Amino acid sequence: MSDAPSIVLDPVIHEAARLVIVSVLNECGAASFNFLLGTTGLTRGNLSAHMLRLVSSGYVHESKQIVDRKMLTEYRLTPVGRKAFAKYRAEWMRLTTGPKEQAT
Amino acid sequence: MSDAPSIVLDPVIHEAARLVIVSVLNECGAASFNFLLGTTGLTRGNLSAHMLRLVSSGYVHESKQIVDRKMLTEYRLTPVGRKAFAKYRAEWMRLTTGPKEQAT
DNA sequence: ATAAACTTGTCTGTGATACAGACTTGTTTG
DNA sequence: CAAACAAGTCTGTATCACAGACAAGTTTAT
Repeated sequence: MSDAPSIVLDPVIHEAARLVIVSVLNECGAASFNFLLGTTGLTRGNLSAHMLRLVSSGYVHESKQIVDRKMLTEYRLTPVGRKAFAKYRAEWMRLTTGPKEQAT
Repeated sequence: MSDAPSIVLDPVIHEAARLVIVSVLNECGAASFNFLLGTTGLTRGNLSAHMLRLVSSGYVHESKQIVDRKMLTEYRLTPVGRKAFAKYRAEWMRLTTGPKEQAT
């Protein structure tokens, strides 16, 4: 007696590149576009697209400022994003280290 | 001083459906095609394709037998697969709970 | 002022691939 | 022989990650 769809990992977070990004934001609090460029190794266009997806999913907040007379785009997790990441991690753990039932 | 590609999660294992499959095999030792059908919720064709990929990646061993006068295809992780899964988990952990360096 | 550099972003094309569902083959059972 | 079950194969579709070209705004150098 049991069967869940089982595949419930938030695709927005699960994708490898975004998983890196979200993890960094979760640890560092905030990170700039250029910093993320380095940590991910993505191209600019590509990173931009990933950030757009995270922002429009409501997981990340974007702030544009001028620092040192230069444009600076900074990102940080929203409360929703933080919660989603926590849920994703919990689901991942449950999945990869679930109870050992007998398979047929 | 530091920058690794950062995105090093084995794509064969990271994909959500296959992550479920590999996790199940890791816990249960062996599982049949029909059992995996239920736990994943995939269609037969789809599951077949995923299993093919896991088998041809050398992560899963496939055995076809006749049980109760019916065809039975069983899968289990190979030593290579088990090792790859362990590595994947280690990488995932490192990634999602890495050291808190200062971001720019 | 014009050019060069920096930061970010948009757009396009391409390749990979996950997925549903139809059809196929082989075996067993009524 | 027909119906049912197991396991695939095949096709078409949609998504999506990615590289790289180009655009736009700001700042610094000449």
